[in-house]
Amino acid sequence: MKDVAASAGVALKTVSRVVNGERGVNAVTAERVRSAIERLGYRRDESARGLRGGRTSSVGLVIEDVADPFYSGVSRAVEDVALGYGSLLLSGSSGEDPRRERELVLTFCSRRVDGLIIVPAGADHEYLRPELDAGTPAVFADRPGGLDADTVICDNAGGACAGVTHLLRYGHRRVAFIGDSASIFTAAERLRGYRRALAEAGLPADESLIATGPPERAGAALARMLTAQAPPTALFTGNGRVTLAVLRTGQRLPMVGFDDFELADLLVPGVSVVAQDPAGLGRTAAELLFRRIQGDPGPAEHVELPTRLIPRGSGELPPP
Amino acid sequence: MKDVAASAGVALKTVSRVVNGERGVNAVTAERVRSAIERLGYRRDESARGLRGGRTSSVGLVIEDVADPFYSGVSRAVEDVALGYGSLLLSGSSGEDPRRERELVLTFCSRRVDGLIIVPAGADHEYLRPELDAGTPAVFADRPGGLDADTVICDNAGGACAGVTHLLRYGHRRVAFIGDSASIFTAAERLRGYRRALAEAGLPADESLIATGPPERAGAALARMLTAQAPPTALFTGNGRVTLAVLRTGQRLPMVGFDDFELADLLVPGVSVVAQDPAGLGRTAAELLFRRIQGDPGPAEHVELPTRLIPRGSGELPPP
DNA sequence: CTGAAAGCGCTAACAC
DNA sequence: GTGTTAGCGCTTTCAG
Repeated sequence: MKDVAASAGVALKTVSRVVNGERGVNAVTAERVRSAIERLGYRRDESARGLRGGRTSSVGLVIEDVADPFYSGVSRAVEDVALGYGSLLLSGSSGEDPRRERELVLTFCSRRVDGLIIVPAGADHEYLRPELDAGTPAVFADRPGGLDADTVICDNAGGACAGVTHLLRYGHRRVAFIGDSASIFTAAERLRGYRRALAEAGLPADESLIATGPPERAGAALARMLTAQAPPTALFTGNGRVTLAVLRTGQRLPMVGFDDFELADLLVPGVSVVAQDPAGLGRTAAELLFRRIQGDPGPAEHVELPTRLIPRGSGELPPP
Repeated sequence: MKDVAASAGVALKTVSRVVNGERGVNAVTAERVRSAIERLGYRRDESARGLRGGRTSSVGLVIEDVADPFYSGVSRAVEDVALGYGSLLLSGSSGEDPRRERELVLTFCSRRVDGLIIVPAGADHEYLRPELDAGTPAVFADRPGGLDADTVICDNAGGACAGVTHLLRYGHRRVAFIGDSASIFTAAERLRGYRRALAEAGLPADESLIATGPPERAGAALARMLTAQAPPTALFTGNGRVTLAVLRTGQRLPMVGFDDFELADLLVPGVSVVAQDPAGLGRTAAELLFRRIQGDPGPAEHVELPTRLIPRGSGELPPP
């Protein structure tokens, strides 16, 4: 910038004015500055600007894994919203590891992001207190965090309840539930929805038909249930990875899965699902964040997004 | 930092030393500083540090779309490598728009990233010249850029050739090619591979069996070919989105697709593919970039990654 | 072992 | 319309 000023024969401030499109610069002078900028390949340093101005025009996003289609959908939506607000997105994958989540968030904070969107891997977010107090807003997405901040989650229990009720409507009385580890918020909520559906139908919950744990073990859990003396006639799976694991066993039980996935419609039969809206989740969280960044005070908001049941065949089969 | 120094009764430099783990600080003093840091919730400002130090410990990645599984795989791999080098990843989606690509790259440059990985949407990268000359290394990934910089691409032609040859081996003589718009580098390369396979087998290339264009039109193209007087007996699809579009038509022609995809093994028959390795692409590009960042001079490197044919049933069917 | 001063690139607040 | 000065938070340099 100094070089540009020297080359154009003006003061630094004038270059600054031209770069920022401020008015009050003689057209001829401005042109001289612009040509110097062009000639020298000058580009404004955003970090220096942020240092002075207080705003970095960037937001941080912590998800579980970019390579997971659900989160990459979230990511894309956040990116689009950020773009609209002239902000850059820093993002990172926690891999469901609370330590890594914390590390990422703190890294973003060191970068002085204007705000944070976090899909919590851990339950404790006290480490965020200083930043929140310092005025950096944070939004928890997909799961609630350990702090009373803005939160956007899906109607996990309601969605699961609707999915299971759908199966019951076709005459099933023994519906199994295979879900992710119960320590994960969404998994626990979905299990709660399953129990509610049974209760509403006046059916007892048979614990031998409930399995929770890492998706890789879902296939084995299903096999165990099917060889027991009173096997299930239908299945509800608690997330996309569990659904895939079950499908890979080759067992084709009447079923509804939580989470939609590419090609669900091309399998035979098509896989009925309770679909979430990853883009909607990301967009909602991002819009909320930018409202906060722009100074919206008010108490923490808690948004719950609806799910949608998509019948494709596998969930519309009666018991044998 | 000033506050910490005041609170601990030391000078700024001492705080700086403690924060950076520099040796030569009295243990007692250091402890006093650390407790002040804790008490005040102090966190070093990375942008200020970068301003002074010259390095920002961040790299930029421009892909086409994070929500595309291929690119999210690339993204994840780059993120992991960056993490290993203590660097943060800034990433953005160009949506195949050269203007947007340029804008993203320039934004990253204003952020003074230490290096760039770019999946080129456009063909002209002269706008990068100033940065390259200023010493910011760039690596082109998946497609060559308009500049002689480091490049990591897949063996598109070789992979397509292998896939088509595979079909020919089962007795097909009329193999169709449906691919993405020929203006896209990878699409053109794969078409070249298709032609090479036919040539090597001594077969003429029937232009009525070749269709290129946006994936949404792939289904219609196939329908047209199949109702013509001399329809193809097998099909080679030029990328994952085309493969999906074709599968959705319900037509089940013997086929091999470029790009692997989730559930390809669960369709009936399983879809044979020529698989690329997105993680390998990202990892290779990132490793190369960090070598450059660490000062490796030497001429631009051009790496070509192999593809892998995965037979699953659809490509091992003879003509009717 | 510790500290004071200068300056990274930029802009806000005032001159002129 | 244009220029000067100070300072954002940090590290580097040099002096105690």
